[in-house]
Amino acid sequence: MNSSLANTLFALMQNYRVTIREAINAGELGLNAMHVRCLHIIAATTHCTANDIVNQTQRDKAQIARLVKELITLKLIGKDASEHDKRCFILSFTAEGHALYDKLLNAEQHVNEQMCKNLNPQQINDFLDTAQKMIKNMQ
Amino acid sequence: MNSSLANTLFALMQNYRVTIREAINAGELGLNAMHVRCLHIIAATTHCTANDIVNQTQRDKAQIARLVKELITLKLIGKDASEHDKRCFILSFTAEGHALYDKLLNAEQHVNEQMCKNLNPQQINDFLDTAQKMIKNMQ
DNA sequence: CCCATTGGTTGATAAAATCAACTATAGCAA
DNA sequence: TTGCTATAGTTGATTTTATCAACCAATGGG
Repeated sequence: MNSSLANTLFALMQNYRVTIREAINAGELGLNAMHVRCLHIIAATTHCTANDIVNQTQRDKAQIARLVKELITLKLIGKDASEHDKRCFILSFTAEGHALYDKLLNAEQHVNEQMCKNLNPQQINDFLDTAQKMIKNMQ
Repeated sequence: MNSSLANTLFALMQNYRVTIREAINAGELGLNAMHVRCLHIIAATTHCTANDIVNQTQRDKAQIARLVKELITLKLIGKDASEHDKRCFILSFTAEGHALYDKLLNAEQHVNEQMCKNLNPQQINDFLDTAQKMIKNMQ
């Protein structure tokens, strides 16, 4: 069936979204999947700026600006003017942000384990590898 | 990195969404990804009802009702009262619907080919297989 | 110094998803 | 039969997400 790839992608994404939302939203504040992505990027990027998030997520910068604003309102992150470039603000975790991020990693790992149970590392790697190739193919 | 699975899923989905939208929206009417899913389900399901679409997509029935309404407005499908159950309407393609669906399959195949170029059938099967297992794991 | 570019913010709007209430039919059971 | 509950579908209201366009301030090259 021609559409099984599309269907599978949709179903997987839909399930993942719901599961991660339950795992995270459950206890914590009103964070959605995009907030979570932002937090990951901030955690992984040294001197992270809003623009870094835009580039890594490929989303509209307006959307990112608003997500960042929300994260600041939630006191999970803060922004400080960059010394080198006054247009930039460097985003970083607050203490609360760090604490929440740890919980987040935990919840995520839980979901990952659930999602990958009965799959071996080889299968997971192959999966990621193929997905990456598909992504490249579409760019 | 813990989040690479999540990131990959997001990126893949995002790319797919954009690519398929371009491939389809380009020439045709204003169909989005969910319209397309509906058409697929209608095509694949004998005596398809709105409820079949709800079950297969796991979306809110209100959303499906509106998508179906739009497809009817576009004269791509029609609905006829079921003889067995007066609550149900059976959805089916109009002539135009059939014609468009053929074009759609074509466009999709194009996207699929693009997405799967430099992947062999084995890899694609493995990918689908793993994705299906992940979906099951999350239900 | 000028100007095109870049990082970021905001308002407006579109598109997608969700919730709740409601109608009409179905089907079971007392 | 009547009464009750469940199912299929529709609609209105609202929320969430995403996108577009205009804008400001700072940058950096010519």
